[in-house]
Amino acid sequence: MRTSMPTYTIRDLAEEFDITTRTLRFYEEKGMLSPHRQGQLRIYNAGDRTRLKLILRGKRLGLDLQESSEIIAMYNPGTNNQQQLKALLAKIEEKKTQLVRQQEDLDAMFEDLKLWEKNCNEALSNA
Amino acid sequence: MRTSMPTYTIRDLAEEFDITTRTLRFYEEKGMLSPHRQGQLRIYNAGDRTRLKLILRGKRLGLDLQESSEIIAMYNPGTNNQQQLKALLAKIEEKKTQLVRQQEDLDAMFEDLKLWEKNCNEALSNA
DNA sequence: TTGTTGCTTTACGTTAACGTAAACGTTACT
DNA sequence: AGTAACGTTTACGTTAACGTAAAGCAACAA
Repeated sequence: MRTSMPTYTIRDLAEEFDITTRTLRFYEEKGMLSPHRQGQLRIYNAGDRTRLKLILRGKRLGLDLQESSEIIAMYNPGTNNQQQLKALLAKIEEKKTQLVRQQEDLDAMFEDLKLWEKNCNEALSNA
Repeated sequence: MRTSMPTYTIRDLAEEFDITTRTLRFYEEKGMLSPHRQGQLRIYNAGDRTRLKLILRGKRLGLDLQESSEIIAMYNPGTNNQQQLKALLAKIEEKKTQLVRQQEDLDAMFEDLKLWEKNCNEALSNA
């Protein structure tokens, strides 16, 4: 029974995630994606798509591609020696610290925005 | 009674916020800071310091300097005509949408990291 | 007086993350 | 056969956010 996993063309992914095909090829150049080839054409599978999602999520959080790569590496089962696991844990801690900071920044900015929204609306209704 | 507000040298701020003096001059070039001059030297006041904090907060959230400038502009009382207020409100909404997205991304990444931390620790304790 | 330290301006260099264009190969109509 | 739509590689261009080096002034220390 051939369970046929879904595949995607470069255009499929570009449109789904609203990026350009150039971007996808660029990520590949950087070794972050390695789609299968069918002749010359790139064929992306579910794993590629997931990796792309993680890259883009990282981007929205302000990570650079190198950092995203590190995070994504955590999703792979390859790591099983002590040294690497400990290094990984350290990285995780670092990221978490950074993310906590980001949470605080987000909260603060939200508060500010709400306040100014209120002020703007009041200024408008008094006109 | 001369209430003497605190002032800062370029080095004070650079050290406090762990950035370089070049960065501070760069922000000034971009019109984001306008420290008073005492002869040739830059003297920063509390307002300058606050603006810097906002810039850096924006950076941590992945905003570019232009976007940070817009946010910071909201903190100024200058805006009082209808057109501008409405434009401002639109921008605020846009930012809020973006920040909500960021919240979701943060939550997702936190979950992933917690999971992997657990996995790593288990892998280590079974060794 | 001769550093040393810290500020200044001016200006060219650098890196990341793509954009954009050229030149070319498939398949798919018509 | 022509051409349009999509893909490919190769390669140079671009922008943001600083880095870095050169050259100089000001004050204070030895």
